[in-house]
Amino acid sequence: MPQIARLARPSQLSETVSKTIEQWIVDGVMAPGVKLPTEKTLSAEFGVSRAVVREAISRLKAEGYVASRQGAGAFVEARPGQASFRLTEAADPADAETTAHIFELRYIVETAAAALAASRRSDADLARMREALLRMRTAVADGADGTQADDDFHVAIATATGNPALVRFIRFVGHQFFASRLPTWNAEGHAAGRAEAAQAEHERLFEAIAAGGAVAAREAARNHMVEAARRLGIHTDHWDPAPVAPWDEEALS
Amino acid sequence: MPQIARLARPSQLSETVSKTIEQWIVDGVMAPGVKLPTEKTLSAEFGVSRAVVREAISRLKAEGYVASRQGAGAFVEARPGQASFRLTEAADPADAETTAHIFELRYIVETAAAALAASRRSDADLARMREALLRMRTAVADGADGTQADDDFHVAIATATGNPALVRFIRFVGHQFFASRLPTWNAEGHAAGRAEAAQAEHERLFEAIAAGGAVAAREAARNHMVEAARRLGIHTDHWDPAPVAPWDEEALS
DNA sequence: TACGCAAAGTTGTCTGACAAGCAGATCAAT
DNA sequence: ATTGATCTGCTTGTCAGACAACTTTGCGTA
Repeated sequence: MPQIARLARPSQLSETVSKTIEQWIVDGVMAPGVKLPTEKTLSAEFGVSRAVVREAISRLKAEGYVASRQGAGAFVEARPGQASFRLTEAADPADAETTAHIFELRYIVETAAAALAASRRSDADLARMREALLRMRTAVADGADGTQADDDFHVAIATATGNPALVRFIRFVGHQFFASRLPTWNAEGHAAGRAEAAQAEHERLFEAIAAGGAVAAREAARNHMVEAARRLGIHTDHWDPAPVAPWDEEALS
Repeated sequence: MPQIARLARPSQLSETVSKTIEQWIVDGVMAPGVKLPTEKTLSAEFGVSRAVVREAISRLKAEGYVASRQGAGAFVEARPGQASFRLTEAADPADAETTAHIFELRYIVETAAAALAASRRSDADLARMREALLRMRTAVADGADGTQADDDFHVAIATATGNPALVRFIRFVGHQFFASRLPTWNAEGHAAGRAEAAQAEHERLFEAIAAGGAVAAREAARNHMVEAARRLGIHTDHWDPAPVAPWDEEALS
C-alpha cells in the first residue's frame, strides 16, 4: 500500500505574514528587542485585515519569536532560547525515514543522559527510577500496558542529569513518539517477549546508574536504544556506537 | 547589577484557551487525528469571542499541535514530530545558568555529530566545510567578523551526518545563540587571540573529519565545544567527557 | 527639574457580515 | 449497485467597525 500524501492546501494569509516576519527576524533584519511595526501599519503594508495580522502575531508569539505588550506594541524576543524548534518540516510525511532520523538524535541524547545521570543522580532520582521500574515489572508480570511507566523511567533518568534542557528534550521526544512504545507493551509485544526484553534492558540501565558507573550506564543506554530501534524496525548499523572505554571514574567526582 | 525581572503581564485570553487545548492534547484527552470542537462551540464553552478562539487556534497551529482545513474543522495533528519544542520555559530569564544548560545539550549533540560526519561525509560536505574554514581563516587574518562563517562551518558538519533532524537542531541552536560567537570574533576577541584559538580548533576538527577518523573528530569537537564554553565563562568540569577509546574504525564502514 | 494629567496611539476583545470550502444527502445516469 | 452531479447546511478564513485596556508622549504646574 503506497503512502498516500496529504493534498496541499493553500497557505493562509496569516501563515504567510507570520513566515515573512519570521524571516525578517531570522535574517537579522529585525534585531532582538526591536519593536515590530504596528498592527495598523502591517495591515496596510501586507494589504490584509487587522485580524490576519493579529493571527500572524499570535503564531509568532506561540513560536517564541515575538512578545507583545498591550498599548506598547510587539517586540522581537530578546532572550535567546525562547524560540521553538521542530524536528521536522511541516510538509514532511510521517514516514519511517523521518522517524529513524529522529530516533538517532534521541539515541545520541539519551545515551549521554544516562552517563550524566550515573554521575549526578541523587537518592530521590533513584527512588523515582525505582518506582517506574517497579510499575514496569508489574506490567510485565500482568501482561499489562507499561508505556507510561516506560516514559516515566526515561524522564526520571533525564531528571537525574540536573539539566532542565535535557529533561525538556527527552520529555518532549518521549511524548511525540509515545506510540513507539506500543509494539513493546501491547499484547503482541508481551507474547513475543519484547516487554520482558525491554524490561531487562531497563533493569541493567538502572543498575549502572545506581552504581554510579557512567561508562556502564552509557553502554546500557546505548544497547537499550539500539534494541528499542530494532523492535521498531529501524536500522542502527550506521549509528555512532559511542565507544566504551577504560575509564577513570574518579575523574567524574 | 542584579538581574531585573520582567514584570508579569496577565495572560491573554487566547493564550489561556490555547494552553488549555494543548493540555487536552498532551494528556491524551484528544487523540491524534481527532477533530476539535468547532470555533462556535469553543467560543461558547470558553465564554470568549470567536476572534479569541481563532487566535488560540493560530497559536496551536504554529506549535504544530493542530492542523485546520477550511470548512472541515481543526484536527489534532496525527504525525509525530510535528509539534514544536522549546529549550526553555516562557518565564525563564536569559541567565547564565539557562545558557549553560543549553550549551551542554549542544555539546552532546555536536560532539556526536562530528563523529558521524567523519564516517559519513562526502566530498561535497568537505568542500562546504573547507569553504567556511577559508572564510574564517580570512577573518582571522583581517581581524574581521567570522561569526557567520563559524555558524556555516558547524552547519556543514551537521549536514555531513546525513541526518536532517541533527541539521535542524544544530542550525536552530546555532542561530538562537548566535551572540555566543561574538566574544570570539569581535575586536576584543581578535586582540586576545580567541579567534585564532577557535580557528585552530576548527582546523583540527576539519582534519579529523576529512581523515574519516570518528574518534579523533569526536575528541576535536569535544575540545572545541569545551573551549568555546570557557570563552563564554561557562563551567564544563561536570560535563560528560565522552571518552576517547582505542577504536576499530573498520567497524564503522 | 520633577510630577501630574490629558491626549493620542496601540494592543486586546467583541460583534457582525460575507467568502470559500467541506461534508452529507439526494437524484440521475450507467 | 456504482458513480457522478447538484444542493443544502455547516465550518473555517477574512474583513470591517466598535469599544476596552494599556502605554507613550506632550504639556502645564509646582
